[in-house]
Amino acid sequence: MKEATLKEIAEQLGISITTVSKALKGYSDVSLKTKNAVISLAKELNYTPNSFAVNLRTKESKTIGLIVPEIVHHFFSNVINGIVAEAEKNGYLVIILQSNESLELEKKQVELLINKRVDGIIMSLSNDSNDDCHLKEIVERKIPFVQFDKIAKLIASSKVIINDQEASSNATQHLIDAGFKKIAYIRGPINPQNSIDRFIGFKKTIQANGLEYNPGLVYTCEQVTFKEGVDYAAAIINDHPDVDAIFCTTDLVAVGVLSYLNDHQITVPDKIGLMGFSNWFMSQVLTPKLSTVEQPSLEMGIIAFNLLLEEMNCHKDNLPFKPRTIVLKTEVIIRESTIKNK
Amino acid sequence: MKEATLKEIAEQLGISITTVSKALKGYSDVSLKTKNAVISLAKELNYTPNSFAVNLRTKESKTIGLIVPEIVHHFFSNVINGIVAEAEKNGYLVIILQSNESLELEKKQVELLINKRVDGIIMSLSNDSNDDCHLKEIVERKIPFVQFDKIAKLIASSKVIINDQEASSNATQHLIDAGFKKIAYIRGPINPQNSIDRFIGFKKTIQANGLEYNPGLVYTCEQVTFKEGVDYAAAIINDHPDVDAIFCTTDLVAVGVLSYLNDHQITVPDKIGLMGFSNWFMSQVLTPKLSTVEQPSLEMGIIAFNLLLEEMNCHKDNLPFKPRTIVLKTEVIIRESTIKNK
DNA sequence: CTGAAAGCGCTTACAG
DNA sequence: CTGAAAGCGCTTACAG
Repeated sequence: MKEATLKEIAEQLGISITTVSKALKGYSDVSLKTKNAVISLAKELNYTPNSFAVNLRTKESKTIGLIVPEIVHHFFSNVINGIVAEAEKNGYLVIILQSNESLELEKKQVELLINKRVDGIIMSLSNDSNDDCHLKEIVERKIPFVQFDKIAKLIASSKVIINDQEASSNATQHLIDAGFKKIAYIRGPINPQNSIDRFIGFKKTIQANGLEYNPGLVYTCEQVTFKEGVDYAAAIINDHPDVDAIFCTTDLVAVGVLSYLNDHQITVPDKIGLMGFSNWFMSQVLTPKLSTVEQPSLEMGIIAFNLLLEEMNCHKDNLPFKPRTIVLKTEVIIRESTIKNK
Repeated sequence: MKEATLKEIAEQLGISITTVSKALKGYSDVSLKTKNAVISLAKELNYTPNSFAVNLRTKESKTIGLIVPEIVHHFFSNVINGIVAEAEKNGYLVIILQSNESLELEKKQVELLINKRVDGIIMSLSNDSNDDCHLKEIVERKIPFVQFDKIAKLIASSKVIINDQEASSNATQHLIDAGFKKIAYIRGPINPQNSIDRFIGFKKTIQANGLEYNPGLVYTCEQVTFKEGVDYAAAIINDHPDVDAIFCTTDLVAVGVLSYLNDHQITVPDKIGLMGFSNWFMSQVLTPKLSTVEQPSLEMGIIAFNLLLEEMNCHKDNLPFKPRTIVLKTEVIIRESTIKNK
């Protein structure tokens, strides 16, 4: 079956391509008779406009690019879900790329998306990203651009984030209020802004409560994996037998810690309290159930797309657009792992 | 910054567009001198070919479409990961759509992808899909097409699946060998082929072992959610207090069951054995650890893309392509939830 | 080794 | 109300 074109319809109907195009696009200056004839033949021939030609003419592809560090990840997969659904509602398709937490891949992927001429880009930086010339290029090329979660502060784009410092501080305060005194912290990697902020929130709150801040109780993840949680739990138990709680930069790591503690009959929370961050689905089904911080993810995706949409619309009409930063609410979720039984 | 074009380069160098194009594409019939001049000016102007124009000329977009029922899903997110990574390696980008287990949405999305003129489509059907005219349309339009996991058997496309019947049978046999006698089964929805096959594997194996097959012990999920697991666990405990094991069509449901049993102090596996399917990440960190069936997901994505690639290459060269079905290996993973302590 | 020309399939400003 | 024409930016068969 050959693809129908405007030309074919025009020839069969003995009218011009122009008129066919107008009829199909609902222009008012076409007689009803012509219009109906065109529409019915188009349907019969199973006509669908050639999007390649439309893209070339209109200079837009109704496609956006999305780069995330990881796809198999409770938080990111929810954001993806939000973006993809919201985009579809608004007539946009989404190309997904995974940077695998590698700056090098991330840069290549930005190039790919620029070359693809997507109408806009949404991204969350890899843990590796300590350089932003690829982000600057997006901005310089005036491609609509939204960052979320792991962002480069200094890049002039819209952003959707949470207040990581405050969220982490609230969680730490909860631990202290629950009676924990010697709290170890497993932090995220050195680069990401949110990992830095969560650490600051922890440290400040420890100090604000008059507890001793001991850098030796801070462990730094490089990969932010389950396994690192397991390994650091072993290290903490070994190095600091008197630690009475562990706060992790994200649930996946906390789950690793819990797994180690459970396997070694170290009771949570009575011997050691445990706090995660991000409220991954599995947190609520562990034994004991994991206290954590709820971080909106689906919502973050929806908002990120809508910010991008605004900017794409301005871009199309050559209107100026002022990037905005939206900070979403978080909430400490108190479950069994931080409430002592005795 | 205006986008550079071939025309611009040609004008600045005082040569023809044709030659510029050839130089940039490494054709051999261009003098080295011209070639170098073109390449260096192209670099200087930050030239990247306009993909819209290239698409229109070459009639391919180096983009494929992927439709999955759910993105936030351990199995599917792993498949997505495999497809996206493998596609990128081979110079293809992936547009992702989520059918939300709705046939109606799925049909719309197939239309979207066809109109977008993607070079190929990979999909796993929604639970709702009991109609395949949209799939037939893909085949009729000769768009390269691969189905995975939840497939329409009768559609002539390549497929990547597991042997669900056998896998389910092996898991059931393990339960029986482990000493469980009255086994309830929480099955998947009516439509999906894999949900039917898993059920058949269960039923056949119960009968083959001389146990009584009792349809009253079979519960059918509609949504395949955590909550259904919780609710059916309650129903089973209430309706059949003598059930000594529960086998679930997928881990998420088993986790719901476990959550209910744990909350009600019903010991797993001593009072009730529990078996999942699919080996979601969290299965290994639950208490007790969940026995399940390992189902390759990343690998499934990689293979699905490569099948599609083969077909796309044949399609481009107008060669015939014969769809293939690839069946991947599964393995019963025995953990704590099916090994009695006494 | 180089280039003029056709054409991919559409949209739109303009003329009648 | 209709249509001829230009043009989006590229690729490629063909001529020289």
